[in-house]
Amino acid sequence: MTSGKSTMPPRKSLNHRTISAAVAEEMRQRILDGHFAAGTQLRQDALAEEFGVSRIPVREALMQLEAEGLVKILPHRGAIVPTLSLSEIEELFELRILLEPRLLAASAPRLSAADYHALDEILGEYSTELRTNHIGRWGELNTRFHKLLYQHANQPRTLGIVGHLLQESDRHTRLQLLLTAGIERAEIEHAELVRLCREGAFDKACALLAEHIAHVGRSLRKTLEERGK
Amino acid sequence: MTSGKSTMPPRKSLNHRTISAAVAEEMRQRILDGHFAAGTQLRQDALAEEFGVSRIPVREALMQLEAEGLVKILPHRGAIVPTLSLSEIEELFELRILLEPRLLAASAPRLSAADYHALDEILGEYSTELRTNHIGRWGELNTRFHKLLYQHANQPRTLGIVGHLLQESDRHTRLQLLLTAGIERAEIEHAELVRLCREGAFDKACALLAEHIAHVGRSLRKTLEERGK
DNA sequence: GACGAAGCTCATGTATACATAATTATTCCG
DNA sequence: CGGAATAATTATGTATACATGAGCTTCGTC
Repeated sequence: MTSGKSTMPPRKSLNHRTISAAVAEEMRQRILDGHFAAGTQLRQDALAEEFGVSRIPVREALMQLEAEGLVKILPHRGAIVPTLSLSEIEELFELRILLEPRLLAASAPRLSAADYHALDEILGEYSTELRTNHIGRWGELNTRFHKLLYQHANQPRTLGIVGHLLQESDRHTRLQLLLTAGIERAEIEHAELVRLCREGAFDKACALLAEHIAHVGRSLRKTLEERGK
Repeated sequence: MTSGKSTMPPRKSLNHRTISAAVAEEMRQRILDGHFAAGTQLRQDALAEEFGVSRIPVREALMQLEAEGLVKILPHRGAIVPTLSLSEIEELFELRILLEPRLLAASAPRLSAADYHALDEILGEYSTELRTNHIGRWGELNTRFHKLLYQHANQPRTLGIVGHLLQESDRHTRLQLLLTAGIERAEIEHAELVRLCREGAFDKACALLAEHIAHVGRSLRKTLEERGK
């Protein structure tokens, strides 16, 4: 009935019950931060030594991350942070456009005053980060923002899928944000999204959300195509 | 570019490269077969002894299955085959209705003669199994049938998600099939689906597919509601 | 007699050590 | 001198052994 436990990425600075989970969280953070860039090979031994644990929890963390799509494990050949092709990124955004407006439609009418307060807080942090040109936390904030909007949809499976899609798309959008004014537009659209929900204009909010995701996707695609040449 | 490797359930009787993968496959089979019914607790030690391996590959197999949604792991409390609530099952089918027709629309125009031959073969096995009242392989055949239809969609991420959804819905549909004539209707609709694709009536095929999934979902829901009383 | 706490038992979680497969380097042959 | 087969190296995969935490039984107290 509650939201998923196994795939709950944004929890941080919380002492986990297992070392595996703690290692998984740290590694996930690093991948989303860009500390572990796409294409990086992750060697179990090095990670184990760095974290001061054995290789077992590292292996389990890698498997967890593979389930989330953040790493790819080749049997007997180790794990790498996968590079997504253009078509795979497009698929990512198409899925988001398909799924997220549905979640919002189901969830938005149930958002409480406390939820809106939390959303405003995230928007605030958002602009603070923006001013300091410190985009390290952008992905985390973006994912939290979107998942907060959808939390009352009562569709845990979809929410889990979307959570992973958000992680992945954030990871690939991060670079692009540095190069363009995309982050400012996203900020404006996020605020507008909250406003529409508050006013009860749920249909318009869903439409804006779809357009918002589509725009980020197009923008990212264009950037990647430029760099690919 | 190719279909996913890490989450490729239907492969069987193939000597895997790792024991973990082999154990995962065997356990997946048993869960889908109903050998491990919903609610069953899976103890690592017992499984390890039964398979003649240590607990490490068993643990990794369990994590793999958790990523597929076939088991749920509670930290320090072991793994169980989860029981899905009515609303979760409904969500499952809604997602399938949303995603599968899109895959079919993208894939159907690219189906080759060899693909149709393979589809016919599955339909043949299908009716053979039906006559012998031997529904053990039904889930496997159903998943293979659907994934075969979608294989040329070039949407690996979606295909992976749908693969998991198919597994889950097969697992819960299996019991229901025994009690109703659902399996015969499914057989007819599957054959019709292939016919429409062959004739190039892709839109009609997609519409039928959506209706097919929706019907199975409604039927399953009705059965579960009856049993719940 | 019932409720609560402390100790026990067992399953899971983690570390260490060994086996195996893949990559790289080396050597031998053409 | 070049290529292919083979041996050495390295990282992953698995087994064994130990640590930890959860659930349960039992004992004590109210």
